[in-house]
Amino acid sequence: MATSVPATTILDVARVAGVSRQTVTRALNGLPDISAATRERVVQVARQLNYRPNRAAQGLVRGRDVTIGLVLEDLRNPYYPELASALSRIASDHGWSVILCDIGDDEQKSRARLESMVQRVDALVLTGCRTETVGLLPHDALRRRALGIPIVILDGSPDDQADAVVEIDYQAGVRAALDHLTASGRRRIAMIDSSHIASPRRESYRDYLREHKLPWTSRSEFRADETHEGGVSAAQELLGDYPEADAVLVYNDVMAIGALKGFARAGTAVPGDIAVVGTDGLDVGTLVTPELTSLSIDKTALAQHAIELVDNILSGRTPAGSRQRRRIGLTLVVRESA
Amino acid sequence: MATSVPATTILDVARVAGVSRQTVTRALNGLPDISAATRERVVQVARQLNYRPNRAAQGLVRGRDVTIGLVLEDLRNPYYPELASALSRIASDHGWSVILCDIGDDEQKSRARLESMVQRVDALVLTGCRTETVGLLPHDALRRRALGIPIVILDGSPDDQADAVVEIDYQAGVRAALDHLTASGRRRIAMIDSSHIASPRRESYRDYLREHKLPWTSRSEFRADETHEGGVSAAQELLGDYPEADAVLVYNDVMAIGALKGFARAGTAVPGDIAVVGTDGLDVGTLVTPELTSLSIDKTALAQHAIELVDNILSGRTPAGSRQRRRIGLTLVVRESA
DNA sequence: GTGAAAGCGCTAACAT
DNA sequence: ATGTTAGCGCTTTCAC
Repeated sequence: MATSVPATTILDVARVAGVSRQTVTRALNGLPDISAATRERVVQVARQLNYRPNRAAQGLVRGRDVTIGLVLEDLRNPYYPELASALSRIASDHGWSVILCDIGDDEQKSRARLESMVQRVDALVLTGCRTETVGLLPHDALRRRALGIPIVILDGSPDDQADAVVEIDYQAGVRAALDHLTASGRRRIAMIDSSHIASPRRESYRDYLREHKLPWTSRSEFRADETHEGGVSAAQELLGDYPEADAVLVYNDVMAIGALKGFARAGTAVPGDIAVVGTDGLDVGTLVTPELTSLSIDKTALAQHAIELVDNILSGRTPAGSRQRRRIGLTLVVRESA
Repeated sequence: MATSVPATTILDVARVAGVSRQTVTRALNGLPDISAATRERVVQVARQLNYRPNRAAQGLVRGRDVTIGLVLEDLRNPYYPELASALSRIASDHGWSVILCDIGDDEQKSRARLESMVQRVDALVLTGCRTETVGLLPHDALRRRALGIPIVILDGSPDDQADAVVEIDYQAGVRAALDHLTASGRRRIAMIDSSHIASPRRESYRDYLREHKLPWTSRSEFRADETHEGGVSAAQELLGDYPEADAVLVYNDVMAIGALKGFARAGTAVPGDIAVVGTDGLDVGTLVTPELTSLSIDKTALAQHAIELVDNILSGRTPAGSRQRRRIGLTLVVRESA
């Protein structure tokens, strides 16, 4: 934030201490070629004046650094911290840093947050953001401005308006999950999907059931809020509408854990009465009882791709305007719930 | 990271496009007073040369901004995301940004990460970091350098080597938790503590038992790793060594959730056979069954304090060298486990 | 509509 | 041991 009163600069310190600006630099940065007495005096003055070095000026003279902005919906949703952790570590291995933008659900605040962040980063990584999020980005920074900062979308669709997109190949994953379920004798497999979007996961689920001639009715599918509570109530609904179900595939782990709770409340045994498979492969899946079997997304790989894609763009290795697209697969992590 | 090949600057663009640097600025920033044709040509050239504006230079001319570095042990531990989320939002309301530093457990990498981060922030907020973390901070940036960047420690002890510390008042919290347990008739109350440190929470626990003439033996206390697995095995131990226990207070929520799992595995009912109270008040406590009763830390308040403390220092409102100390209390959140 | 000049706050290189 | 000069890349005046 721009401070209204001009901040103390190195020249102020120099003036008050009665030395040159260079001497101040030497004193404050622990450089040699300065007497202990002078150093001490300068430090005192700096303290008194509450001098703080201006990072921009330092950065300008020291050379370029890269900062990427990670935009996500809500860090309290356990998917994001895993991703953020991976991204932050990998970025740091490249000597880059990551600024966090937890946009939250207040649209006005989201805009403001994005706007101020855009000023401070060299690239944007959006994850799990609803498509609208791109629309929230300040016009003048990304559209009016001829040269926008590069945008990478994680878990996006190939059509997304971004310089690069990492897609997640749910189809093969869903098949692996359903193979696992049928191999253990499950046949009446339900699905709890997001009520927000019609996920490709559901298409794959239907295809699989059809191909394998497994029972499917309109009552096989449930849609709920992408939250823990959504999962709880979906499980209750499922128990009412499709009581014969012996397995259920869930849109994400948070909902799946909710479903676990819903079943537990109803006295339905998991995996005894019904098997549950989540999606995301979150660590929290190991905290609950039974531990959640899940289609796991490799967040480290996702983060790795994000960094590479950004690097390609910033370095110019990828010609501007070329829309990079990548995909990563899912791995079925079998724990206790299925 | 400093790029080896000097990056394209606005002057390069100007030269190639055959205009002045001013015209380039105008073209690229969508300013008026430029013909459409010129703008177009400049934009083309900029694209071709893969021009990226230098943020440091922009920042220098635009004025100061504040970036704070949030240092934490592992974002995948669910306590940190809640804190990070709060901090990031509040910082953003101040127009500040937050750089994440997930130090991890590799000491060498931790050092490197901290070192590069220190160069880019105006203040450091450390949370849940073991005391050693401060020692990991690069000497030349914080010690050798006469004027260190301000450090705020969250959930620290008043003796910590920091410019500001927010303490958490566990004592009153522990009392509230134990009051709750005794009020519901529990008398043989165990405690699972961290094996890493001797927490003040344990002191308070002992004091309470003594004052209230509740049974206490050396078998009442267990120490375990501050992880989920630590909680699981502590619960097993407890069942073996102190089978009469009818309640247990746990060092943190992650361990408490582990204990829940340990009890579930042993067929011990919670809260029927034994009540469980965690510490932290994490959201994940609501995901498990039974939902975890916990001594909750208000992370928003914590973050708010952090920002204020940093602001005090940076603005000079707080004289340099004055060690600011604050405390916040805990709230018992009663859910199902006790 | 375009260009030239000045300066943001700092450090590195070269004086003295 | 200290001071002087130059310049990092950009935007904001102001002149043409």
